[in-house]
Amino acid sequence: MSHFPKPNATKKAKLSDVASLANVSASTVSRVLNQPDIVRPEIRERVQKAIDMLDYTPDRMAKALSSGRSHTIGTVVPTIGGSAIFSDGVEALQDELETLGYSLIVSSSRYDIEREFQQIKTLLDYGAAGLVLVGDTFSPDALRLIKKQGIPTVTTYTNKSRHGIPAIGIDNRAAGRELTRLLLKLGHKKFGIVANTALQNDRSQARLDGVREALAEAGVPLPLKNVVEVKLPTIENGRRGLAGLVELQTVPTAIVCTTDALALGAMSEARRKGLHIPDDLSVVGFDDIDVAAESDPALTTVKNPAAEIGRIAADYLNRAMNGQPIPLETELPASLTIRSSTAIAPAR
Amino acid sequence: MSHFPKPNATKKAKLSDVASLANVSASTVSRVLNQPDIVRPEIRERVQKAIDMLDYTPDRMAKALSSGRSHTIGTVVPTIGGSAIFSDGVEALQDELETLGYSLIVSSSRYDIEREFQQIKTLLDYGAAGLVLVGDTFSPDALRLIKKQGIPTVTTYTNKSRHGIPAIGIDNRAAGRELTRLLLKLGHKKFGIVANTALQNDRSQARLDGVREALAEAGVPLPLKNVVEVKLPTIENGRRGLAGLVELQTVPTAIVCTTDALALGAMSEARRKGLHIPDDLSVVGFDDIDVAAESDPALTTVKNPAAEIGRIAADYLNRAMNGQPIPLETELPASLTIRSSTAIAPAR
DNA sequence: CTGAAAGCGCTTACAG
DNA sequence: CTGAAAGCGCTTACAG
Repeated sequence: MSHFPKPNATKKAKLSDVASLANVSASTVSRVLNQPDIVRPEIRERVQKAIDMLDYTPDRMAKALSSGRSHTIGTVVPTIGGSAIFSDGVEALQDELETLGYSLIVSSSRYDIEREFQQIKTLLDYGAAGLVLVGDTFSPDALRLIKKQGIPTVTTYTNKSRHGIPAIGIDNRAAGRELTRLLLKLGHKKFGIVANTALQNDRSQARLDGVREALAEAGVPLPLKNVVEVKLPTIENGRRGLAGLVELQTVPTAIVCTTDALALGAMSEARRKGLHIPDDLSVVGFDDIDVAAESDPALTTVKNPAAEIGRIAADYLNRAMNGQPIPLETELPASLTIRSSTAIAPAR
Repeated sequence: MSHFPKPNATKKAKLSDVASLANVSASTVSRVLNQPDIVRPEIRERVQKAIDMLDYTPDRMAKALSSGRSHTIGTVVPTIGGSAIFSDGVEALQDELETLGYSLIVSSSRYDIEREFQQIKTLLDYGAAGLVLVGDTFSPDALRLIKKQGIPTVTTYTNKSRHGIPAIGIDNRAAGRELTRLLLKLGHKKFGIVANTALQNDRSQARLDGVREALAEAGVPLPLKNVVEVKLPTIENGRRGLAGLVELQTVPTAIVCTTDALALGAMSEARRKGLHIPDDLSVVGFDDIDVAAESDPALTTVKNPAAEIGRIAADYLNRAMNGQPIPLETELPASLTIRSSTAIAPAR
């Protein structure tokens, strides 16, 4: 058994300790910390020495409280774990924020808008100086709160700004079109879709819309039954989705899944059912998570540049917090990544 | 272009606003917030009404500063993104902390001990009330800092407590032995290892030790050349590792990779080289990340219960912060998960 | 260029 | 059961 705090715990040195050791006022210590040029070199060095001796580091909390500006940023993503793309974005976001001098509080809403609102509220209570969200669909309460506090906020994985919140991401709809056109070009006419749109997921909805658009353009019908809507973009749901599609009267030859995880599940289930990919069935996903290239066959998908999105989000927030304007919509290229899970449609 | 703060931004209500609206002192408002039973029902309701009207939520920062106890926890993991197991642990950790009333600041050290130390320092400056780390190898500076501040700290993904820091995880060494014994039982005698131990990764080192132990037990030699050490546990390094092992004079029939990502890369590369898994080559990994079950063939591995680790870490921290003792070593079961990437060794 | 004083938004003994 | 006052560890006008 272990106990805290340890008996040998020492209290941290504080600014006033440095001040007395250096024989200066607190104000002066604060200055050498924040605007060293302003203080006489001689004194500056003396204070610096005291800082080093005491191993002093300022309490960011007190600093934030008194200065009115904190250096913590909050983010709410649908999920942090699993095989979703967001963890890559969070990693890049944290990384970039760290170099800019910010810390990141993360929370995952589990694709729940209400929960997202609660988490935003908590982040604000924690004094977050900026917010990084996902998508363009928010609870009215959340929007009101954000507007009310006027805290710098950006949203990610979408290029559409719906509420004045700057957006950074790919054009999901265009990506859906592109992937579909590829399949059409390969001769596919019977499509099946597995889409995690049941929980009003705006990114997947846009992707689905893009698919529909491209199909309509080409005059290829998409019966209602051929679209399986699921809640969460899990591998398991990909399995289930495919299982359903394969039992249709006319079995699709092309399966579009709105995330890679769904596609991996769909491929796995297809294999289990004795279907050969891509000869019997072409499968595509979205995002290009890092395992997408390693499945067998390797998955054809559209790359969602999560790391870049994370970095840009950090930079925009930093700029906004310095009073600089930032673009309302930043569209990143979504590169079509053709691998081995797609092929010419099988002869009927 | 977008600007912050919005012109219509309103300042948050504060405790004193509630106090004047309810015609009571600040102390009283504070009490209805923190120990409602102590205050007369009549007044309590009046204050509550004022709180609701103003939509007041206390500033956690000020609260932390004045009370001396914060509700933010910090974690440093080797990586948040990619196909590592940690994001699942972070998700569960955050989840559980949220229900306990804590927020989580995360940072990723990129498997760099020095960077980890800096991040711990930052977390402490941010007033973290507790720390969740990974592994049992820390920089001396980090250890000194943790001891000095006496802040509740737990470490994860290992069952060994090396510095008095409570550990929660599987017995990686035993897991390595178990996986190896499985392969030995299948008749394998020529082993190849891909281990991310180049960066003094204690978990993978323990796994490797376990492999060595089981082989020694069985009298099966493991030539130096048959162990490829890599830095990061990436899919790409798995590829490279396998490429090297396949060029040995006597090609191994069993490949042990110290993480699933490495194993996925190894399998992918083996396929590319025309080797059939598991007929020509058995491959195993560690962790059982969620895509491990979906690769073709599905990966034989050992489950690392990341979500449970995260939850327990949260609970232990919570207990420690309430002055309760917590176990120094908590070993979680690492269940062997046999799938299709392993088979009887091919006849020589 | 430096210091004394007030203040950030809370909590917490201490009186009453 | 309630309030006035001091304090948490900083920053920031304001004097000097």
